[in-house]
Amino acid sequence: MKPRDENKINEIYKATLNLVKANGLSGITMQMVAKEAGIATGTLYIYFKNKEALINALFDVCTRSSASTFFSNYDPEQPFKIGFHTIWLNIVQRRVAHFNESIFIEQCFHSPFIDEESKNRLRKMFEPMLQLIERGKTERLIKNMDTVWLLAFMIGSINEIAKRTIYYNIKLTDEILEANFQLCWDGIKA
Amino acid sequence: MKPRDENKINEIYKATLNLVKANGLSGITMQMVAKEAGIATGTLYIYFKNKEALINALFDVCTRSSASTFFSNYDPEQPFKIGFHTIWLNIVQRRVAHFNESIFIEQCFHSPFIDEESKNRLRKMFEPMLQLIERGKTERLIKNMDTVWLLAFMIGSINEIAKRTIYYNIKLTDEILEANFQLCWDGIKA
DNA sequence: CTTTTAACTGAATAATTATTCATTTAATTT
DNA sequence: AAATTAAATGAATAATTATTCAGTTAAAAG
Repeated sequence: MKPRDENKINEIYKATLNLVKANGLSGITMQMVAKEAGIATGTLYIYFKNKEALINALFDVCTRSSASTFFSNYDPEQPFKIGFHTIWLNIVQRRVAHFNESIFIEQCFHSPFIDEESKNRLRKMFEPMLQLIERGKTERLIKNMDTVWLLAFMIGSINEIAKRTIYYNIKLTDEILEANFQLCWDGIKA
Repeated sequence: MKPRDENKINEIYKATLNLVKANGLSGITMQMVAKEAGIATGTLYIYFKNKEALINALFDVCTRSSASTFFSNYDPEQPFKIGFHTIWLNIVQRRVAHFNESIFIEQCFHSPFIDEESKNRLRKMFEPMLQLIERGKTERLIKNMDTVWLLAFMIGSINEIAKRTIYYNIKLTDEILEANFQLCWDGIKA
């Protein structure tokens, strides 16, 4: 028997992300995805039951892989600010390096394809971040505000940094990154 | 002759915004829009040439009306911080009160319906804000950073405040608003 | 090297959705 | 109050897009 070319799944994912970035979730068809991935439309259906399954699987892959990079190199033993900085930087860099993915996740959040459960799974992935913020409050290093706002503040500004970096085609130097981190830090610090 | 019911256009707009919030731009059909607006599908085509025209017209209306509220009560003669606070509050409140609209604009930004020119028009609407930021830098009240980042910081965090307010069904009290403003202000201040 | 089996193809079909149009309704004019 | 005209309707049609499937190809097993 002929085995599946498992790499093909990645090609399909890549194609979908590229097309969604360019045309939105509303602007893609299975034919476009197949063509962009360099395969026949029928082949798509060997790997995915239907369009909804493709979108859901990709959403799952995107959230898992991005969440895992968010906390790479993060050591909870380190001082609070070091940990916060590590995660902040990880998220910014992931959002910029995988901008397609960021837009895809954003669009999926308001789409009929993704169910509440998957959305909640995504929210859960920020768990370690929530704990870090609680710790920062306990250590009196950051403002004593409801965590939801501290997180919104951090994530919101990061999202917008990524968008502008890509839209205006800016090269993110260490200097720019540090200056942006400073904005966030000065905001949350006690 | 029978005159057009000009209010119908607003019904169509409202219906579209509600449906896009619930299902995304990819999840709406002209039949759904008509039904939600309480009219026949054919009637939609009396008011809009086609789907693309509807989306474009709505995008235009949304950007214009939201931009105008952003700068209401804003008096450039007032001290910098007052002006900044006014605009900050205007944007947050608009985003929350017209959450549909915010999601629609966000989704349109990555869709084949909206052309580059319309996107640029939207960017231009923040012009008064850019000027205010320049002024803040001149007066040495805020950090001397490229305006693109200061604006990203402000807008990004506002967007996320609005999303969480709606998703978690939070009542935005003056206290919460002020605490969130403080986060932003502490971030940008010199 | 033949057989087997599953991947792969892309045109054909099914399903969905945009758009039209013959007909009906209701405001205005005369 | 009859005539006129454009709005409104919604089923019918056109266009698009998802999905299938009969036929083809290529890897693995024997």
